[in-house]
Amino acid sequence: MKRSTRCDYSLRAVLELSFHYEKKLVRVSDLSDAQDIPLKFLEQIMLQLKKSGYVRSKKGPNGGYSLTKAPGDIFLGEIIRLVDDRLFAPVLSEPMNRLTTLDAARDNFFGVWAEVEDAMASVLDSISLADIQKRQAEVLSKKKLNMVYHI
Amino acid sequence: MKRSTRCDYSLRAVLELSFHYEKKLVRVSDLSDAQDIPLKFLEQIMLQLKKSGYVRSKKGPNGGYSLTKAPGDIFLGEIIRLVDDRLFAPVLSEPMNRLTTLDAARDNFFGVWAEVEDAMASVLDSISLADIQKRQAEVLSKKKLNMVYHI
DNA sequence: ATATAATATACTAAAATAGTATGAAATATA
DNA sequence: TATATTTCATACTATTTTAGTATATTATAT
Repeated sequence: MKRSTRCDYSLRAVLELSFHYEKKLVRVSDLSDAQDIPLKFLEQIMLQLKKSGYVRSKKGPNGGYSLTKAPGDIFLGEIIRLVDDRLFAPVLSEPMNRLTTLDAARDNFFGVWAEVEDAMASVLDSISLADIQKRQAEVLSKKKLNMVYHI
Repeated sequence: MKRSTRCDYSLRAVLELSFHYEKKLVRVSDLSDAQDIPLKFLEQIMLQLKKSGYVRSKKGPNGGYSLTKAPGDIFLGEIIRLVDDRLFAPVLSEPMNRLTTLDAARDNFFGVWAEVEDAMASVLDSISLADIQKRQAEVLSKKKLNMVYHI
């Protein structure tokens, strides 16, 4: 059970955008540089983010992307579901239809997977981009502290 | 984030073995039939399970596999970690060495992934094979009830 | 007009995963 | 002791998924 690089890239791109929230638009090439993400791959991701309304865009010179919501209102779970479809999916993505519910009896682990997904959701749906920013700030201040001790 | 079929197969194989705990050995071919798992694929999985001590085996006629521990003492998380390495791994599996911890500051999401893995662990390390058996029994009894109502 | 930057789509490459094939080693039983 | 049965070991192939690239179009600021 691995997360995809696409998932990592998406989150990092959106986080990078959040650093520039309420400022001017950010070019894909800048996001790509800042977060070390292959440009053309990121372009595709940005289109997907736009299609589902997380970012807006402007073409041409001084164009770029920006978030449509405040960093405090975008949660990691949303982005991951957008990009990866589910937080925790079965191998061949069975839609949650009647047939699979009937088959659930045969699948002895059916309920377990749901519990796992819920557990993941309880983490990922409670952490916003703003929270990540805060955490990052804390890590950095701790680092400074360490440096003082090490002088 | 998908679970692998190998993970599903492993759990189902071990569960099937748990149904025969304290009885005679079970052949791989029987496990394969009962759980509808490709035989040669399952053989490989069984070897891995043996190597790490979850099952014992006997070759030749009347040979087969059996669990080394009681179903109540084998938890899903153990099996999954064995088969998939981690409950929730990064894309390119970085070992948890000093370098990655230093890089953690750069990776703004580092802590998040750890939290997610913990959340998954709290589910998967608390459910044993015996628990799955119990759940299964409950599902079946509910089904019977439904059938009565439907007459 | 021109340069810039997003949009769209199709393609290729690489990696991971799933599954198969072949044969050797051990052992029960006749 | 011969035979059938079963695990053990390893190497291989095929499939699918994921990652990444290429090319060309559309919109817009200057």
